[in-house]
Amino acid sequence: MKINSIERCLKVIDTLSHHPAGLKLTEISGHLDLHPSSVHHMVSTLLPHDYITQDPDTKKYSLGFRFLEISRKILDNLDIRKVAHRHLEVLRQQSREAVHLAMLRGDKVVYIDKLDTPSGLSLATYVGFATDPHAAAGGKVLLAGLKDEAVKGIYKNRSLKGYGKNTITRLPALMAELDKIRKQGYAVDNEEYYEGVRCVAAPVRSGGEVAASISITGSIFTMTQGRIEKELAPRVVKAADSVSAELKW
Amino acid sequence: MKINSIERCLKVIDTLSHHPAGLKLTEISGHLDLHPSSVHHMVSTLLPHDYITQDPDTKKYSLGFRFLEISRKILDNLDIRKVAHRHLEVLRQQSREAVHLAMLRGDKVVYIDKLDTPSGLSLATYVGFATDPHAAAGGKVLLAGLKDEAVKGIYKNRSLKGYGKNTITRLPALMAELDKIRKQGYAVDNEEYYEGVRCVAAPVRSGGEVAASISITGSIFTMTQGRIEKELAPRVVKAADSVSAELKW
DNA sequence: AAAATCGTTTTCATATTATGAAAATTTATT
DNA sequence: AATAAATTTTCATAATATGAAAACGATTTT
Repeated sequence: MKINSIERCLKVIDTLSHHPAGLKLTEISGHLDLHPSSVHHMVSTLLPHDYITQDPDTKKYSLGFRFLEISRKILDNLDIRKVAHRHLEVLRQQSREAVHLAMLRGDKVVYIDKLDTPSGLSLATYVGFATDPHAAAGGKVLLAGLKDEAVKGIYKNRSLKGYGKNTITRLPALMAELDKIRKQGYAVDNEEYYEGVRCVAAPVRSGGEVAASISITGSIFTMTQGRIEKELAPRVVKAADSVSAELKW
Repeated sequence: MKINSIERCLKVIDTLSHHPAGLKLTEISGHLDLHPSSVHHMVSTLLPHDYITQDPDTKKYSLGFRFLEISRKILDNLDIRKVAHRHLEVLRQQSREAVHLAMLRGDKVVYIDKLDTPSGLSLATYVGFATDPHAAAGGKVLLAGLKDEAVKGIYKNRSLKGYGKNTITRLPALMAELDKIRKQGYAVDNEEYYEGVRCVAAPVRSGGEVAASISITGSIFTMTQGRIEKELAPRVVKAADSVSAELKW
């Protein structure tokens, strides 16, 4: 069943989209054969959300910048994988480790791109693999991009399942960890998901918001804490920043 | 009087905009505490108009291309943007810094064009980004184009939120700053929005009124106070004047 | 493979609320 | 300054959005 008031509202938006110079209230109502006050109810609903704007002098309404905001997000997410792939290749070459690109999908972290180590040693992850975000560096970076309340919302009816020996299983500890990640700009996973595996990840931003994460994953023997700090973290941050920079019109 | 069903609908769109990978029906209804069938009514109204799309396999809903269509129209019809773009390119080349074009929409400053530094270092701004005008050079220039009463009107029921360490947070100080800007013809932002970032902006006039602002933004290391005064301010003023001259009215 | 569970979609009675007439207010014109 | 026109608000009522429930479909479990 369609909702009539929404359909009428879309008609108003459509009409405005055909009149770049803007229309006055009565002009809109005239075009659509609607009562002026009905149109007024609609525009005053849309106005505060920036879907339309009103010229204070002429009183004319035209489409607002909310559309630009939304469109940019759509576009960014269309080519984020494309843009990132090249950077993942470089990162894999530099680090000689496996690299992943992940996004938050509902309350799971989903890997949307993966490159194995040049040596061919393979991890159990795959493109499309979805898991709990709190247990992996790539997921923690994505959680760190959310507001605290949003994170708490995700774990409201769910416990923090343990995967590896160091998995963060208490919510307060997770919140503290996310704060740390926000400050240092990257996340580390020290045998939190797989035993014997470490991981470092950084956020890809799109329009200020964290849209994806890039991570480097490898064994605790090649990925020492020192190497992560000095070499890999800066590299993964740089790669993520480069992708962020490319995601623009 | 606001229309409730439209507000709910906007909430659905907003939720989807924060979930680029898409959400299933129950995920949307869960997020918003709405009945699944209510959400279904809404999405089936939006679907045929391409405001949202549904992945046939996963059943997930995400935002549709109608937004891109509308945005394209909005941008195409901003001829101030067309005219300015070429000048922004020159300015970017000359300054080797990021440049922005901004306009006042309601009580926010909105960025309608952006060019990153030739080096690729990126800022968190984007086309469509909206923020408080008092905290950025581009915004202050726009406020300076208003009458004092209009500025006071904007901040009547709102405090001057602090963003960076030097953000102007008191109204009298802002009014004094705007007077200074009116006299010198350009505005400077010295770590008022982002820490470590300076910015210089000049007004684009159309029919005598300030219609937009052009700004140069960069780190405090490359944008020294001396360089801003001697080199960048004259450059940004010149670029803005050129655009003003080209805008037919 | 069958059963059961979970998610989606449709239907429909009813309570909600969007609607538009009219009044009040603001803005433009004479 | 007076008048006209358009915008905005208010409010009673008719219209319809809402959500419960049922039907349908898909996916998972036994």
